[in-house]
Order: sequence, then structure tokens, then C-alpha cells
Amino acid sequence: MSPKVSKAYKEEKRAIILEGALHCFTEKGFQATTIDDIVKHVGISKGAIYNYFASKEEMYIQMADDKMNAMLANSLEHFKSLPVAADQIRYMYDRFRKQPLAELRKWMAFHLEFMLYAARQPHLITRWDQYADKALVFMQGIMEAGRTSGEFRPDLDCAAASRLFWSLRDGLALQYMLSGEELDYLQRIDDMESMVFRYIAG
Amino acid sequence: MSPKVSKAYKEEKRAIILEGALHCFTEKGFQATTIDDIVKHVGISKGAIYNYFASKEEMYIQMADDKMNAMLANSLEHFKSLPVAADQIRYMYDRFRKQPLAELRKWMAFHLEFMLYAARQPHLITRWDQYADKALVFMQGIMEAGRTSGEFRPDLDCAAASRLFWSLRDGLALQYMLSGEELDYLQRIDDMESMVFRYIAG
Amino acid sequence: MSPKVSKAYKEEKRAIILEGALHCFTEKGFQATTIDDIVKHVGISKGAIYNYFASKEEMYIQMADDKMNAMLANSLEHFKSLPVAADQIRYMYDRFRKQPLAELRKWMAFHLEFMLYAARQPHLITRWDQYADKALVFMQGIMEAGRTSGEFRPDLDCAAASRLFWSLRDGLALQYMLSGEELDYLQRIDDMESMVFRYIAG
Amino acid sequence: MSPKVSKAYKEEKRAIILEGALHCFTEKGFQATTIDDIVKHVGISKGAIYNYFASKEEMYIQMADDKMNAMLANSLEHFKSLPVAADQIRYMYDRFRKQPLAELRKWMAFHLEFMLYAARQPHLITRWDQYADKALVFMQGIMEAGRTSGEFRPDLDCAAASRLFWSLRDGLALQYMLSGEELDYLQRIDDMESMVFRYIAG
DNA sequence: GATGAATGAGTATTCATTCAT
DNA sequence: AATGAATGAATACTCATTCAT
Repeated sequence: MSPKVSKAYKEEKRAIILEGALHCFTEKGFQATTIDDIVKHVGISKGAIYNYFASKEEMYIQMADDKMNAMLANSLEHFKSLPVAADQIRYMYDRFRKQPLAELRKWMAFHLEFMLYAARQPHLITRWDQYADKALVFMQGIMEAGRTSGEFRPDLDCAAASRLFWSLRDGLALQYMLSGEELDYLQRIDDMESMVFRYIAG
Repeated sequence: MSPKVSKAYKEEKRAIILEGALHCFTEKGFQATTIDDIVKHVGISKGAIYNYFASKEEMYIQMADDKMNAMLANSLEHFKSLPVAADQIRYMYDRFRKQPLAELRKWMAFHLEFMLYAARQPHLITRWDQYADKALVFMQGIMEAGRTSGEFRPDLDCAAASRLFWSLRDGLALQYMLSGEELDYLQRIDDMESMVFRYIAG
Repeated sequence: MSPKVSKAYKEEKRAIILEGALHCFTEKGFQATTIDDIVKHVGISKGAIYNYFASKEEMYIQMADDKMNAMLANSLEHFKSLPVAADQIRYMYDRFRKQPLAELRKWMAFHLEFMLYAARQPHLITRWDQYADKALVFMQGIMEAGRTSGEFRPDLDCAAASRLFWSLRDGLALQYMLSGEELDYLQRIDDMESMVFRYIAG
Repeated sequence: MSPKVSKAYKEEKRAIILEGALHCFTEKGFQATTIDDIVKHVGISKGAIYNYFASKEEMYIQMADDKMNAMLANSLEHFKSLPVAADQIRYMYDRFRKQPLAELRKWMAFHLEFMLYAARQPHLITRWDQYADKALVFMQGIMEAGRTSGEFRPDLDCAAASRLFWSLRDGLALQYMLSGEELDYLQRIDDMESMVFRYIAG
């Protein structure tokens, strides 16, 4: 009567598949990765994958969700010991600085590719919006806290500032996606940071 | 021994094909556009296209080059009557403002898609760099003129400023690519503009 | 050593599975019905089904047998109070008339589909023959009784008449399988009936 | 400017493909026949087939249309020297008698299988109706001519008679599809013929 | 007996590119 | 130069059946 395998087993398997798929996607791209690539990488049968995910598309979506949720949860956890909004923003820039450029490129490519893919498939646009919104709301929350506490200027448009924050990050990642030096990139993050603080400062 | 048709004829035909291909690429995307789509749109045979371009890829590259060169030439033409660097930058932002959001989205998608495509094909990375470099050098030139003339601060890192200029633009375009309102977008361009001027101002 | 569950239990379960499978088969067709469809409909596990039936094919065969036997048993039961052969034939036509056209279509499709399937699989041809033969023998019996009793003409070829009886029925069902009105169909049954009686009448 | 190959060439190729496909369909069945089967049989590339037919389904439809049209055209041609309606009907039965049972079985299976397939695909039901209607209208025409000329009874319902004509034929074919002797079959056609004439006779 | 996760062969269709005419 | 028929590798997803628990 009870399920044949434990929930933990299924969850673990799901994670293993996702991990293998992630490797392939970042290595070759979403479109270029075939199910057979994933099968070979994970060491599982084709059919088994479809027991866990309805489609290649669905694998991507869950992967992106997982990553976004992990990022948010992890950040919020850190924020418990960082009550000052400005410190929270500085923490975010530290995260960017810590991520190796090579890895950023992979993630960015992975991200962009699926975004473009989603843009052509009406049924995915909504899901993408929800995904992107999480990051915006998260940052807006920090901005609002900072405005309330008096750290940032009282007339700050928090939604706009949140948008600008991510625009800058995305634009920068884009610039460095195909070329550019690590050192150079780190300096550009510093520029970004000072730019944002100038914008939000009281 | 002389060519059967004039150079002008060939040049005209090449332009016609490129125009049709551009329409298809921006409409459906680079990967999703088939040669048959282009054939139908241009009203020319499949074989003829391959007389002018070695591959679908080559069509894209030449198209991007053409567009970039046109943008630069056009801007430089305007700059003849805009000797002040700050005015030139303002002119660039006016261009952004004038371009309808819908069109921006198409161009951005077209661009990104090929960038991702190029990123996976080693033989294209150099070509992409050359392409992207043109825009950077162009902006850097304006920045340097402004620094020399005393409009901008003397310690301005012009290369970095040029990078930031395009990063902001790309990041913003990215944010609005899948969603977002036209009005909102125009305000964000204003933000971008003031941000950049704050950064370069003396 | 004795079975873990009673025979009645197994028999009941078998019937439940068959019932669910029948529903799926008539609804979607034999080939289009997946084991998962049946599993969902019956609320039993995939493995359990294979404890009762060796294959999807076997499920169909037993189902057809059951239905044929039920039809024959039911008719013979009625015939106890219908000693006259002509009345028995009229009773058969009444059965046809009573069956809603929609249901007939489903059954016919179900039947034909499996017949075609069987025709390609040598090991099933014999089983199909046995199945079809039951209906022929049944009708032939009635014809012979009628000939013996003098109701029908003495030179009647009962085997041929039985074949014609079913041919007409099948042909009509075929005609109405994809289209045609209920009313029209009922009139055609009347035609069939009078045709058969003209053929067998003394 | 002109097409690369003549219309005759294309028509011939289309016929060759259809012939090969027909062979496979009658041999293995519509669903069981793979595109690769056809490719192997025709000795053409997979892609080439799709230059002539949009899908496997479309191949079938055109095949059935072609056959029906040929049958009708051929019969009408013969009818020029058979002005009497009863003779025309006798001619049709002669056609049935001449077709070897083995071939009838293949055609019948081919037919039925696609009918069942079409029944599940809403977009095909209309096409099927049109197809079936041609045969009905054709027979109805003969019946009406016979009624007008006084050969058949004046109160004959020609549409109904046409339906019965084909019902009988289909029902008989169905009966003999999986089994039955050739000799037996020929006698059953005689029965059918006499049955129909009894029904329509004045 | 029951469960359901795993298997993996099987298949219609697409499309950039070529090349005979 | 232009044409368009031919090529064929490439690919996501299905599903009857098995078997370890």
C-alpha cells in the first residue's frame, strides 16, 4: 500500500537528475543538450527521467526555481545577522564578487538561453515573470527597509531602485559573458556598487 | 571573363536577401528561422541564397556588422552638429527613448540569441569581440573628448565608463525584454541617464 | 499451501479490472489505451494487473469472450419463453434496435480494432475464429430449428443464412460507425429484418 | 525560373511513393507501417517523401481518394455500354467476384484501420465522410436511373437501397476478413446479389 | 499479493546544405 | 546565376512489461 520507495529516495533521485541536467545545460546550452546527453551523464534510463519530469522544459523550470529559492533563502538567513539594509546590499555585491567569472558566464548563458526560449513560447512567459519577480520583490524589500530606517533617501522609488540594481548586474554579466578579464570585472562590480549607493543614498 | 552581372546587381540582391532574413530573424528568432522562411519572404530560390552567403550563420554576422556600422556612421554624422560630448551622450539616450519598446525587444532577442549561439562556437567568438568592441571604442571616444574638454571629471576611466554605459543599456533592455510597460521603461532610461551623468560629471 | 486469498476475491478483482479496462477500451480504443489509463481508472497498481492478466492483449481476449458468452447465455435464457424460431430472430433484431447508436459505435470500434490487431498476429487468428464461430453456430442453431419446424423453407442453407445474418448486421454497423442518424439507423434495421425474413421464408 | 523538374516527373514520383506506401500499408497495416518501411521500399530518402506528402496521414488520404476516384471513373466508363441499371448493378457484383479474396482482405483491413484511426481524430471525420459519400451517391444514381426507367419498383428508397448495397458488401468483406474459403465467399456474393435484386425489384 | 520505479527500443518529422539541370 | 528536389542525421517523448521490495 505504501509507496515502493521513500520520499527521500525520490527527492534524492530528482536532485541527481537535476544536477546532471544542470551540468549539461551549462556546458552545452539548453537547446543543444539532448535528453541522451542527460541520460548518459546521469547514468539512468530515458524513461526514468520522464518519471520525474514531464519534459526537458520542465526540468529547466524546476532547476531555475530551485536555484532562485536557494539564493533567496540563503541570503535571508544571512540577513538575520545583518540588520542594516546597506549592509545587506553590500552582502549582495560580495556574493557577486565571490562568484568566479567562469561560473557567472555559464549561469548567465543558461539563463539567457532559456529566457529567449521562453519568450517564444506563450505558456512560459507567465512562469518566467513569476520567477523574475521573486528577485525584484526581494530587493525591493531591502530598499524599503532602508528607506524606513532612514538609511536611504525618503523619496526613493524602491521598485525602480530594485529594477536598476538587477539591470546593472545583468548588464554587467552580459558584457563579460563572452570576453573580458576577471580583474576588470571585479572593478566593474565596485563601480556598480558605488553607483547604486549614490542613487539610493539620502 | 568579366562577371555576367554587374557588381551593383549583386550588391542589391545581397541587400534584399539580408532585409528579408532580418525580418524573419527578428520575428521568429535566429534558431527558429528556417531557410525556407527566408526563401518565402524574399521570393528567391534556396540555391540563390547560398550563392550570396555561405551559411545561415554568415547571413547573421554580416547583418549585425551592417547594422552596427550604420548606427555608428549615423551617430557620427549627427555629432558634426553636436560638438559637446555631453550632448552626444544625451543624443544617444534620445535614440534609446525613440526606439519603441516592441522593436527594442526584437533587436535584443535577436542579438542575445546570436551571442549565445556564438559563445558555443569557438570560431565565432573573435568575430563577436570585434563587433562588440566597435561600440565600446565609439563610446570611449566620446568620453575621452569630454574629459579633454573639461566637461567630465579629469580622473574618469573612459574605458570603464564606456563599459558601464553599455552595461546599463543592456541590463535595462534585458529587464524589459519579456515584460514591463513602455512608460515605466522611459522613466528607467531617465534614471540611467542621470546615473551616468552623475558618474562622469566633474 | 492454500492460496492466500479466496477464489472469490480473485474473481471479483479480475472482474473489476476488466470493467475498468472495458471502459477505457471503448472510450479511447484498444491501441490508444495505455496500461496507465487502466491503472488510473481501476485504482489498482500496474503490477497487480499483471498478476491477473498476462498482457493487455489477454485482457481484451477475455473481455470479448465474457461479453460473447453473456450475450449468448442471455439470449438462450430468453428463448425459453420464445419457442418459435422466427420469434427468436425477431428478438435479436429487437436487441439491435434497443442498443443506442452511440453505444453500438463504441462496441463496433472496439471490436474492429481488435480484429485488425489480431489479423496481424498469427497466434490470435485461431482465437478470433473460435470467438466468431460462437455467434455463427448460435444463429445457425436457430435457423435449423426453424427449418425443422417448417417455419423456414426446407432448402435453406442454415450456415449461409447465419453468415448473412451477421454480415448484414456488421455491414450496417460499419456504415453507421462514423456518421448517420439514429432514426435512419432504426429504419435500416427494419429493412435488414424484412430482407432476412424474405430470404429464409418458406 | 521554370521549375527544375517537369510536372510529369513530380507526378510520377508521387505515384511511385504512393505505390510503395500502399504496399506497406496493406502488408503491415497503417499504424504498424513506419516511414522507414516506406523509405526502404521506395528507395528514396526520408526527406524526399515529405516533399510530396505532409504526413503519413496525408499519404493515406490521397491514396484512398485516388483509389475511389479510379473505381468510380472506371465503372462509369463501363456503364457507357451498359445503359440498363440492373446490368450496372450486375457489373458491380462481377467486380466483387473478380477481386481475389486475398486482395479484398488487404483492402478491407487497410480501409477499416484508417477508418478507426480517423474516428479518433476529429479533423479527419469530415474527410472520411466526403470519401464515403462518393460511393453512396454513385450507387444511388444507378438506383434512381433504374426506378425512373421502370426497372425497379416505383416506391424504392434509393438512398436506403444504396446504403444497403454497401452495407451488405462491407459486412460480407468483414466476415471473410479473418477467415473463410474463397468458394464459400463467391456463393455469398451470389446470395447478396439475389437479395438486393429482390429488394429493388418492381 | 501489491507496489510503482525503471527500462529502452521505437518513430514521425525537420531542416541546413548540396548539386544536377 | 538560378532553381528546387534530394538528402539523412538528429531528437523528444511513449509505454508495455519487469522485478526488487
